[in-house]
Amino acid sequence: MSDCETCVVKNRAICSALEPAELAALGKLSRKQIISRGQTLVWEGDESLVVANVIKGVLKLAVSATDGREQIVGVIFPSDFIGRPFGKESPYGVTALTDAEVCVFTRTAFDSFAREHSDLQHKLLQRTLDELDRARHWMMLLGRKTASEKIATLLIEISNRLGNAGCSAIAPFLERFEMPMDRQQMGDVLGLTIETVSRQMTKLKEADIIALPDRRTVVIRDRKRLHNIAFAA
Amino acid sequence: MSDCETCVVKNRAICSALEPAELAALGKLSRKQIISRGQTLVWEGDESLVVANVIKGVLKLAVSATDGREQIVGVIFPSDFIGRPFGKESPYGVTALTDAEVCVFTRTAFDSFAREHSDLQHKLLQRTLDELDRARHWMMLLGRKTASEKIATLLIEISNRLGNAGCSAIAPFLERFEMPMDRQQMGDVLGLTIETVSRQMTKLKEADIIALPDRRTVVIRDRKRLHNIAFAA
DNA sequence: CAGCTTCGTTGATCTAAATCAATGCAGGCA
DNA sequence: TGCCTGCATTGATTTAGATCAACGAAGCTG
Repeated sequence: MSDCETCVVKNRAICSALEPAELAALGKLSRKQIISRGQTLVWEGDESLVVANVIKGVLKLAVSATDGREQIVGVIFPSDFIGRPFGKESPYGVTALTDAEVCVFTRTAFDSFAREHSDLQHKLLQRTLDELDRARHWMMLLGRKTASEKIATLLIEISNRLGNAGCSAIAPFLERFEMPMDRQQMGDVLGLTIETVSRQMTKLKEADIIALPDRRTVVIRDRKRLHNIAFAA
Repeated sequence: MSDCETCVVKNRAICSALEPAELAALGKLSRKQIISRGQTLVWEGDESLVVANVIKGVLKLAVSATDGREQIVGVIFPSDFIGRPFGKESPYGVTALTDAEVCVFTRTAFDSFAREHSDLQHKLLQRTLDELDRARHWMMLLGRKTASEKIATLLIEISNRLGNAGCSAIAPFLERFEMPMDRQQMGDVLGLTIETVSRQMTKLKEADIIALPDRRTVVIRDRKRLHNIAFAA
């Protein structure tokens, strides 16, 4: 079981819907789990046995074809919820992009708890609706945007999500951050190859829109121009 | 208000979660609305004023860029739910692909009803989770599939959805159906141009995998081969 | 039924991004 | 200190699909 009182995401995760007594009850059903970069928590197509809240780290949701082509269909940050509650198999794999820490429930235990706590279910519905909106806007990116628009959009999105994840109302986004994924994974999110990702990144660097102090860190030097590229404004 | 008792989708729409008395109460909040092909029910970015159940017809959810590029992010069939409950603006436009009939609620009225009826909310959650899975698999298509895989997948998907929509447990899918969209709209679903859609369709026709008796109707003559193309098996 | 208009097909050409192929470069390890 | 090993970058070439441009066929309308 987990100690929910001291949990760093308790105010942002779906748990925030619960009263202290309920929270304690839910906490008894959970256990903390450490996952290291590259490790996969759930395999695509497997029976959906667990759901979880992310406490720390970044994870990917991925779908792959028989021939190995992969598409990352979601990137999961702290306080986000993972898993497919209410039956069925997991329609995508979940694997850690960075070392991570999650708060895991067995799906069946979580399901019955959620059925009895309609505030929790409401929060879950809101989150799922938000995820659906995000997924659908990403469909626009995948279907209709050019490589440079895709890269610019990704950089803005990651900087925003990492900024908010820090919980600070102060920093809505970050001008300097660590990419939680390598070039191949960026390609898998954007529907591009590693070479195209690399070329677009150096193009942005040469235009002085971003700086790349090392392979993982990104500095946004001109957010406005980056935004214009991302949204063809 | 609508007469839910005689509604053709009452067993498949989210309303099926409700007891007769509750159903009657919900019915009082709704009104039937006829929409003709091409008419748009909700504009992208507008405040989310209504939600609805689809009774008849097919509608699209679309996101567009400032320069007119459009991506269809969802295709909605009878018994499906439309709209963004619980606040915010509508993140995509909803417009009819065929003449349609919907059962409309003002969003605020629906929201408060749903908050008091946790079975309804549960059903809505299940549906939203299913939609999210569908959207994410479509992301795989948009990001990683070739034009011929895309077309084959679309034909299978539409034939399945139209088959189930007919409510008949008899026909899981249809071997002959009317495409509820034109070539441009097929392109907008798949992230392709109209010309590429057309060429891929004639390629499938020439390989005797499908027949095209007229511009709207499709006959699947070799589902197995079509499936192999769609899923690179 | 002639003349629009809308939609789909087909062909020629172009180009963005994929693919193929080195090369560079930092960190770990002997 | 020098050699792997795993990424990332860069360059050359190819190609799937876009773009540009007719053309054809079906449905309306006066």
